[in-house]
Amino acid sequence: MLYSKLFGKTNKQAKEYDSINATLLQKAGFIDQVMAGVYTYLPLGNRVLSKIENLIRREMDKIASEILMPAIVPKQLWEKSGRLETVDVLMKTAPANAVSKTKNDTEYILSCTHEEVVTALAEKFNLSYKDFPFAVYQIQSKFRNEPRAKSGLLRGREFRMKDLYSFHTSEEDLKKYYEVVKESYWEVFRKIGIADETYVVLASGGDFTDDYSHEFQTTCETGEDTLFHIPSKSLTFNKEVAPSRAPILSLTEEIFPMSEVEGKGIKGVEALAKYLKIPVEKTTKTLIYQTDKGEVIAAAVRGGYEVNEEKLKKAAGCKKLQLASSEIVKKTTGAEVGYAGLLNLPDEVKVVMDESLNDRKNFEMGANKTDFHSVNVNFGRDLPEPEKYYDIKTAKDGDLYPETGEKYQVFKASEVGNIFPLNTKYSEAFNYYFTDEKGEKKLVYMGCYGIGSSRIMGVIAEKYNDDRGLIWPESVAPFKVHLIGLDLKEESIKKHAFSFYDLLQKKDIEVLFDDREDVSAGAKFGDADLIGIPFRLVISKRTGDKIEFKKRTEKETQLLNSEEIIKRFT
RNA sequence: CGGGAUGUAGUUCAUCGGUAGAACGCUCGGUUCGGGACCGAGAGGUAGUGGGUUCAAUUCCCGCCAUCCCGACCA
Repeated sequence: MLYSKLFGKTNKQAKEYDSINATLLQKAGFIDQVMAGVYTYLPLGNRVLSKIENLIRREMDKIASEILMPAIVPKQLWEKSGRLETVDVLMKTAPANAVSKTKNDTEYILSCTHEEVVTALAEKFNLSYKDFPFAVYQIQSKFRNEPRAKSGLLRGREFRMKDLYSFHTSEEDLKKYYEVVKESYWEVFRKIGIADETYVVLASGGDFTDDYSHEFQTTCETGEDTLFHIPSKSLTFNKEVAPSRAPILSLTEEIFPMSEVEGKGIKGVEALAKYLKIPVEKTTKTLIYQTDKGEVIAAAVRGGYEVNEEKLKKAAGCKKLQLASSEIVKKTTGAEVGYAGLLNLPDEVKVVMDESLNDRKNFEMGANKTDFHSVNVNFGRDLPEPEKYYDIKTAKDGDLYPETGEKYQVFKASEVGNIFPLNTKYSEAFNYYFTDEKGEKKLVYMGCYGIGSSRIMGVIAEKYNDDRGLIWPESVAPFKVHLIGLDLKEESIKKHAFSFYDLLQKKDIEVLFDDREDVSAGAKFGDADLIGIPFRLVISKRTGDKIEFKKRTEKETQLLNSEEIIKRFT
């Protein structure tokens, strides 16, 4: 490719964004923003995206068949699964022109994932046990109405994804294939070059499953997920599900008499701790919840922690819960919201205490009296020890893994892939049965598996760069070499450069040739560094009949002849 | 969805109650040519949008839209 013919240009004064990928990919001319979270992939960006997707495709073809489903689909499919109601990022088309004579104002769903379509599809063809197992995948643009698109390609409203769906006659077979996909994903990440910094992470199954799901997370400062890692067990949890034990506090102090302190209008543990002149760890956060069963729950965690509602649901044995209304809080505690504690609660209130409350003395707690806090509360004397402590807090940096007592390693990451056992969720919704050997009808087991190809492009940009620009791994670089021609107004040099360019192409070495004649050397070098192609070659009057060779990651250059160069790339 | 900010040339920004200016980019001419050169000339704007205040609004006020940032959310 001749640089002079390449659509798109570098723009070194383009805006700086919060994320490196948004800034550099736009400065270097890989993408162009059309609206928040929606981008055009320019030739350079499109080539990277294609490379990533082709690497994915090559691995997926070993375990599934590629298909292409539509992006717009009828609402009925989503009504059938019930997700029309539950997926709040779902986008739909709306009639743009209501006065058209041939108006068709039916609304369609802009797909964010394809469980519905693929289940309905499979049901048309594969109904005999002999057809199973099978799997199909596609690589396609997806739509999600993110409340807040951000960080360039890391969180878009239209993005690229590979999604794979598998179908099985039993849960065991699904589990077997699940492991096959896991290994296949590892191979993809190895090929792309991010496997070393990628973790399989236990995460919430969300709507899809009550079990953990598995996410593939690549370490990345700009990433939105926080991982809790235990090296000795090779275990990694997403923050949303990480089991946690709070670090132990010192217990050497003597016990003081309990009293009530007025703290009018003081909200939040930070302000309270400051007001009472006690460490935050000595405060107690008590939240009043109501459950789907009509129960009222008082959930308490050590100050500085947040209540994790998923964990609380499990501890309380309920499917749904929400923060209680201010009326219920008042009825339950006798105080306005903000002064709840565990002292003197009505008997019918179910108390769930986090283990972080355990090893404390002389702690604070809401007094269940508007504007008042109890201080120097102690278990045994003022408050009975619970039969059981739970883990209902969101883990934070410094916490321990309860099973081994080890301190978690905590780091940020971005989710590049995920796999869910769907089991029979969708086959039930769609009445998708197969007939087994005995002629009996049974529900199909399904799994779904995604890789975010455009997000991977963003993550790579985020991880591989320096103060001069991008540094693409060879596997996904838009071109393998960046050939720079200087002094091209001199006929002999121009000839040399073009014939070497032809030779590279003949040898199938992907080359971007900066053939611009009216651009200074410095500008060309700057562009090459910004674009980040792994190898730079220079032909100029200074190189004579040889060619200068330099890696993007290194400073040193070498003068080589064309055979030596070709050898390096074949 | 809550909080904050912004919207002016292709881009990044400046300016101002009396209808706009720089830098970069672009075009032409010339000099340069190994780390983002220089000189000269030139093209390019209904100031996001709708309303209000005013003799006069790009400027002040309000609504809407859009973008960015923080937070909530994230099947």
